Amino acid sequence: MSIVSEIKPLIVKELKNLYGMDFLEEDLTINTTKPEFEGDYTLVLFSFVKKIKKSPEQLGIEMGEALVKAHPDIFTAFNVIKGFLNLTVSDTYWFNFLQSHFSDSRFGHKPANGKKVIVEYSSPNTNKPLHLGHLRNNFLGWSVAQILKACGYDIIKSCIVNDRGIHICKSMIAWQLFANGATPQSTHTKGDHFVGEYYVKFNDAYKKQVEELVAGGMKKEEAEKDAPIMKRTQQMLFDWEAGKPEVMELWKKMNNWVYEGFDVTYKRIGSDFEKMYYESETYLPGKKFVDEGLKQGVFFKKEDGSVWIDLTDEGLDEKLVLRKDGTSVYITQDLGLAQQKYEDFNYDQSIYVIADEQNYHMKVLKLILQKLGKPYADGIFHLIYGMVELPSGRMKSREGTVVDADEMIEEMVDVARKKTEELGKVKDFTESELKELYDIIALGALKFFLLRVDPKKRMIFNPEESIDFHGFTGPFIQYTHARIKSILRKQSAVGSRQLAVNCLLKLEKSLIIALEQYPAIIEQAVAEHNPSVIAIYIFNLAKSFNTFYTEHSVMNAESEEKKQLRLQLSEMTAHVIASGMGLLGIRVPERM
RNA sequence: GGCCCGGUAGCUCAGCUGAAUAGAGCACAAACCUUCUAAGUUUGGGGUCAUUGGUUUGAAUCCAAUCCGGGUCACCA
Repeated sequence: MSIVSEIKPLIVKELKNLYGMDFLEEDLTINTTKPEFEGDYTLVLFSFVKKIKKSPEQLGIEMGEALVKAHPDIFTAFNVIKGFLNLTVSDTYWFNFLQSHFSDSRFGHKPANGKKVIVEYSSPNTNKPLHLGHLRNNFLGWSVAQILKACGYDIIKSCIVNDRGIHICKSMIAWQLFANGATPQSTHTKGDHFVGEYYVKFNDAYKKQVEELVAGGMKKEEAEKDAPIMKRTQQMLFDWEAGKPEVMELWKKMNNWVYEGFDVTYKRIGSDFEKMYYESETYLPGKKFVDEGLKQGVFFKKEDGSVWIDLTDEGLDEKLVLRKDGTSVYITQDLGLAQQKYEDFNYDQSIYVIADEQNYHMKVLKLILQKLGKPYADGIFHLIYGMVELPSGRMKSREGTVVDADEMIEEMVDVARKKTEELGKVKDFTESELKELYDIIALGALKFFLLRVDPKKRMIFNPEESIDFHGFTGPFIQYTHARIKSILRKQSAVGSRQLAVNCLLKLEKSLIIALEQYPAIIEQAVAEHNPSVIAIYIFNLAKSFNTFYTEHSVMNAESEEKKQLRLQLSEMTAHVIASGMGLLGIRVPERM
């Protein structure tokens, strides 16, 4: 139990004792005391003033005296400034806390709670390689899954691969037209990049044809439909749906190239999935919903045979769920997939990591399932994240103006190597140890960069400014961890006996206070589905340790007792850093 | 146009379930390595919290309106 949740009932009880009034724990505002004031935690008094009819000062003094008297094991002192009651928590309390947790590498984790959550993330298209936006999605999804796991949830990570459709056919047509039988092997190109090149080639050719038609006097809209390459693509989609063997063969061949490429990238960034869904297998079953919805009267059929749902009561529009030709649309597929997932896993909650451009779509999806009375509908949660943009605007695969994921990672590895070589601290590392270290640092920097901001906010990435290794960054925290490990290596075992140290120094105490908050931070991150909460916390913890580190020596402490205390502090800080970074999918090195 | 999201230091962002003088990082200026890793630490300048009004003992935070930016409202996915 955290100190704050331990203190709250005590305060409620004292308020009752002193004034005979009942307050709820939720009504209490308790913050860490600002550094410029004396104390550890602060109770804000204003909210009681009205009911109790005493001045904040008097109220604070009475409460302070009562709390210190009733709980001398927790509170040792207090002061009241304006409407704030600053409470000093006893050093003994902090010693006991440190004592019982410093060696626990799973501090802050919770036991299994029996709830099952499926987290869908990544969800790539098989016509182009992953870019920076996909990385944000992948890191977010993986991290949220990991954070939920730490809180005791049973997690299934899933991925829906958009492996069919007109966009896939575009790459296929372009390959037929321009490749002359070239393959990833023959061109020594990573499979996903290879296919992505043809997607760009398609769009170049298409654009050119449209321009020519427009120059010949055709209207733009018409030209876009009439361009020969587009007509061929539509024919191919039709052939694909009919299962034409040579089209299916090409489709499989090119998708496999892409999967080979994706596998390499996923492995590199640490994305993994318990369950893969493929749109080519799930795009049809959604149609069952249409009959069901019609029978229930949730859907209605228009004269042309198309099927709709009326959401005007909810402030939305009418939404199409089945085309007049009987083929399914995007939302139909998603209805089918939601059902499929529930049948497969019987989940309590289903999280979708999808960019904010699909907010409306996800709202509609959930609403339809609710109207259909599906038991799993309320458990659907859209984890919204903002798009990653360039200073010049949105990234567009079609136009090739994207920051490629693989290239980005390679650049970060390069920077990591250069910086490491400049500093020359790991000259005794083997080649493979160095390679691993560069990977740890490069991906640490990249993941931290993308996870440290609130997922909901869109972010602008400037490729000209490479990601920093100083300040609020992954490497800064990794470095702090390596420093601590360097100290701990000098000591065979950290003693765990009760220490007779009589007082905590300011920097020691603020470190302990920070460590104590870790479990509450994880809870907050879960509640908000927000890894940036962890990133910010771990950064502040690392900063706090660094300040402590420069001010006080561990190995040459004033006394043996102090040395042991600081070793425990160091060990616990290392554990929390490693644990918190682990929740972000970031590894921490022993040395760097 | 309807709906949704955002606007905080030169830049990137915290703070947004109201609470003490609005915080970090980067950049800029300076100081600190015979002492546990200087990828570090310390100090400094830098703000009309988009604007206006309202609620409140108290507003960056809540409410309303306005301005600016983005998304979405497809028989695309």
